[in-house]
Amino acid sequence: MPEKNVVSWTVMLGGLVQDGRIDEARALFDKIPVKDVVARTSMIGGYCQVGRLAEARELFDEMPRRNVIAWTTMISGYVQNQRVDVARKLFEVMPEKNEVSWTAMLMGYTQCGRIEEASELFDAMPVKSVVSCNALILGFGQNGKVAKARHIFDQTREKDDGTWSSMIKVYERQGFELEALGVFTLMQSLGVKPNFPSLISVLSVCATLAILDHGRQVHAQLVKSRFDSDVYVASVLITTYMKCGDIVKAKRVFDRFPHKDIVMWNSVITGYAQHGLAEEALRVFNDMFYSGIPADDVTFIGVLSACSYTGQVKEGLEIFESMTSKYLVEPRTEHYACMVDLLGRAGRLNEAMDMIKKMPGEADAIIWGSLLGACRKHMNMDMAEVAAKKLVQLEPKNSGPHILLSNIYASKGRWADVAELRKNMRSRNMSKSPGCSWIEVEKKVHMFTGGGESMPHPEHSMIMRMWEKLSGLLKEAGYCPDSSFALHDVDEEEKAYSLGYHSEKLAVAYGLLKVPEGLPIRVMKNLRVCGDCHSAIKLISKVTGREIILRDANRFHHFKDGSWVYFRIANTFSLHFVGIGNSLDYTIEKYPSDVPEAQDKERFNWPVIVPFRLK
DNA sequence: CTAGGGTTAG
Repeated sequence: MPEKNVVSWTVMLGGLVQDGRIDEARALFDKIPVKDVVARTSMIGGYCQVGRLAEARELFDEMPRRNVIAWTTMISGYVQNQRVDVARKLFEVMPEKNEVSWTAMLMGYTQCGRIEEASELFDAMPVKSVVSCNALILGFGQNGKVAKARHIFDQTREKDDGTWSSMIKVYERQGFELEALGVFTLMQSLGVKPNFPSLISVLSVCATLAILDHGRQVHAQLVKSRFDSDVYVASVLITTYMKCGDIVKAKRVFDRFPHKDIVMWNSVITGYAQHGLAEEALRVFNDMFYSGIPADDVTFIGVLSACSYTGQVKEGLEIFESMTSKYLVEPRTEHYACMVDLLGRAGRLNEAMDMIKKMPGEADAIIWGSLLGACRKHMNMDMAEVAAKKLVQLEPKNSGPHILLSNIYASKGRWADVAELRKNMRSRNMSKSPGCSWIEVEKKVHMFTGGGESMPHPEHSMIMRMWEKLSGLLKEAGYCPDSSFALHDVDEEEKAYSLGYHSEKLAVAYGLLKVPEGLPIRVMKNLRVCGDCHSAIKLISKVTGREIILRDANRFHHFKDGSWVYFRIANTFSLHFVGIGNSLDYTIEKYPSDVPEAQDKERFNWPVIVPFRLK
């Protein structure tokens, strides 16, 4: 039997490291008679992976000889454990750097949100590899700088599949679904085969757009090609089905998957939460506990928001408390946001305010926005004023809070304040994105805007007759339009039209005309549904006996039960899955080719709202 | 045989 050489030792070492059996790896490492650079580097990498940086560094310092890879491994180890500044110190003193070292350092900055430094580092790179470009694209994207990411993408001459999937992902993550599909299409028209990450992103787009049928087809193809046994794919599939309203299928994908990871559990819990199914969410949360997978911060966002939606204050408070005591998860801003929402919705406004005061760190716009919503619901003008002022400060470009604050002042007769605020708004040239709703009928997407006079739907008069009929029925059922504007975020444009013409009502009326009896009417809205429409639609589902599912910018509203959809529309996207052999055709009407930076943060901000147009 | 890109989130 020939004596083992250092290479075969190292192969075994690598196996142990990959499985995370770090102490066994070290025992083996100590047995190697002559350790070379590779063996030592492998051991260092192993320690870094499990966060044992001190031991890694000790080995690194003891090395008789170090090559670039050893240096880069150590730097990357610091980066992966959020020790960017330590990494930078090493980076500065390393004798020789290659593209990988630069990229590792670059990612260190992007991952902790220090995008400016990442950008500087990128500019300083002598050779900009494709991977470094890809990393920067993702970095800009993660930090909300979509236009900058696109710029790097355009500048990258030799794009590889990672470049494409990075750009697609950025668009997808930042709410530019159509742009994501556009890049995906462009990629394939240039003959680039979609890789795994890009397929995942596109599937996510299907989820966000709630293109149920298309999502299903992608799923079918994934099953056929046995991609569906992948954990990553499984999570996205669950999310897709959830967002498309097919809760049963989502659960089935979950149940059939043998080795569930944390993200899969979270996907199901979050999905139930988005549907307001707190009981189911809590049951899965419980199952998760007994399965031995420890809950993480994302889990709690799901569980807490589920409690909030159903008003389960007691359960919510208990779970929030258990986060630190039982699960050892430190609550973050997001969790405080859930709690403020939970307490606020239940009318416990003072406790919500206390929560804001006692949280570590500053409350963000989401928190103040949810407190403001609660104040509107429970008619607390004084606290509403405090929240609205904070919001105006935090989001000077958003007109919503300005309008609300102005309404609050008006209701108190403080006209000087109103005038001041209006002047302020005019000088900043603020505009609000108009509301619009979609409904899919016979594979076409029909879009409605609030005051669609300029380009009416071809069946406009029929829709109007339907609406009048509905109005009559509603009146008989005791419905009275809610026109208390004082605490409502009323869009200037929409205010000009009567409440009867809110886009979601038109879409629902159209659905009643077109969707066959027995099938749910699925409507999608780009903004949040207003209180009046909410109660009107609830009543409509009652008097007509139809199931209506409204998905707004925030969540699903099941009237009876179910879920759903929209779509937007003038290019035809052909999603052809090369190698999988399937082609999906989307018809999408009008979307802008360029994305201005200012819109980066708005999730459902459709740059141009086009009234329905017949092709 | 060692270093750089994939899943969930109010």
